[in-house]
Amino acid sequence: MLFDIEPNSPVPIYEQIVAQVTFGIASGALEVGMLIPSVRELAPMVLAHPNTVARAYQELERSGVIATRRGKGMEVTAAAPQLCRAKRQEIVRDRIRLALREAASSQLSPEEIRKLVDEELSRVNGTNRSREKR
Amino acid sequence: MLFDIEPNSPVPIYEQIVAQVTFGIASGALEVGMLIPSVRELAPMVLAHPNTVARAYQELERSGVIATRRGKGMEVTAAAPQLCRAKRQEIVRDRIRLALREAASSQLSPEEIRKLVDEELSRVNGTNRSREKR
Amino acid sequence: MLFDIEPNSPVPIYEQIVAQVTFGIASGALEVGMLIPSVRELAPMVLAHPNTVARAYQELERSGVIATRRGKGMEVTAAAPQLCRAKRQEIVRDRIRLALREAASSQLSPEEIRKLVDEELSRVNGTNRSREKR
Amino acid sequence: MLFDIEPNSPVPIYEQIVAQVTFGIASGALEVGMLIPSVRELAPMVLAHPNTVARAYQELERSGVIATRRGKGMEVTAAAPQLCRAKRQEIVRDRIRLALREAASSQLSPEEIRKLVDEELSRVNGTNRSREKR
DNA sequence: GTGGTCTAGACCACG
DNA sequence: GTGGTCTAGACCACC
Repeated sequence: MLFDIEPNSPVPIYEQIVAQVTFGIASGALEVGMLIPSVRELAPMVLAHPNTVARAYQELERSGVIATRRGKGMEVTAAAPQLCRAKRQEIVRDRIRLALREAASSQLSPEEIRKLVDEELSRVNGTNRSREKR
Repeated sequence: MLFDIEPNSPVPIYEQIVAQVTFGIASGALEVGMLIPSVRELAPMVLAHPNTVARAYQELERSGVIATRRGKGMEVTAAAPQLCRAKRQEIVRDRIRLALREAASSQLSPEEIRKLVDEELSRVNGTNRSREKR
Repeated sequence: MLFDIEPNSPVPIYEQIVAQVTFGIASGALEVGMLIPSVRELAPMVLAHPNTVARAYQELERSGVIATRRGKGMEVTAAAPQLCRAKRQEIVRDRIRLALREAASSQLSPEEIRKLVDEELSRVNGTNRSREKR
Repeated sequence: MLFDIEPNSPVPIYEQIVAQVTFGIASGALEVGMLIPSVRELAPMVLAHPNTVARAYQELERSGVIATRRGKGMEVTAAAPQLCRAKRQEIVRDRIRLALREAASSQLSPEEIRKLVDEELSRVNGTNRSREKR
């Protein structure tokens, strides 16, 4: 399970962590009952402070997606996959919508926007493909 | 000239104002030599404090896009259109790229992402079209 | 009588005008009983707004250096030369003191400061000489 | 590291803070990688509001002299010493030049100006010496 | 009327 | 604890 964090995004890091865990559960990379990486394990992986990770986990726990197993760690709940699949769609769609609303407000023509979108879309797909090869 | 500000975006309001003015100059809605709305005029239009607007203007001045006419207001510089057209492309592209990178990291399939993008794209275009009809 | 105004100085323009008139009286360029340039005459000479000039004159009148001759203009008072010679010394000395205090706080060595001062001193003298030749 | 701020100067306090930090880096009092005083620490030291200090730091960050260490403070960048040594010279020279230009425009003779300068120069040097003795 | 500066204090994100 | 953002409102310089 990779965590793709964008430090220069205006989106707070703890929210990005929440999103990444949500994506992991939605995609099945993190399965029900599985222990997710501990705060101390994840912090260096995402180049963040342990407190920042802890805050993300706290939020995930509050929304019922993970639960504390005392002395063991945090575990993916049974209800998580369903919650996370819906949430994933919502997060991705919202972010895309905001970006496109801004693009529309820039007075670039629909054609230019479409061109930009296509360029970036093939770029991320390209990136994914090359990653899959490794 | 409309100012499209998203108060719930993680992007700071003053940066959104910077972007909107940049878009206005890039699109020609704000012309060289023209006085842009005063701090006190714009603040209620974007539902922000005059100081927040002033900070945005300060940043635009620093980048050479507008210049202070003492006692009169802020004027669009001759160099602004060129600077702003480049900057517009950069802002829009960056925002789209971030949204699509996140989408890619969500493990949604390229097809699903494309579908979401198309839905949102037609939605903003639709919004524009309906605006134009009014 | 020349008016040497520095628009990029942090010193307000109206204070610079006050200083320049003071200097003119101290040096004898503006004599007792002489009418000084009207607000409307001076404004374009110093590239300032008439109100700014008016404010400077108001301040000079308050300090007894010039007086209104109704229907004629502003006149240099009998008491002015003495007042202005003292004031000139004070203005010049204060400005030099502030600049040198800042230089001292920069941790440049006294030798370096002395060198900077000498360079600038010969520059302004050189400037004056070339002006005198015209 | 002392911060020498002149509240009655026409130079804005935040610019004076920028200058003082620049001087500190140029002189080596603030070293690369070192955390500079926090906004909340410096504010009472210079008798200014934390926001005024923050504005100065923001400007220093913009010019690449300091960088934010999230949650820790502001750090002197590797590029800073070179930038600041050049900037220091420029700041000091500009301020001296403006003071001497004004002196020249006062019609005081070069000899009188030189005398004033020497008096003030020995005064600040004297101040420094007496400080060093303490 | 304009923008520029400063003080003041709130809240947030992050460590 | 740190800096970043925002609101709020004062005063100033200039037009």
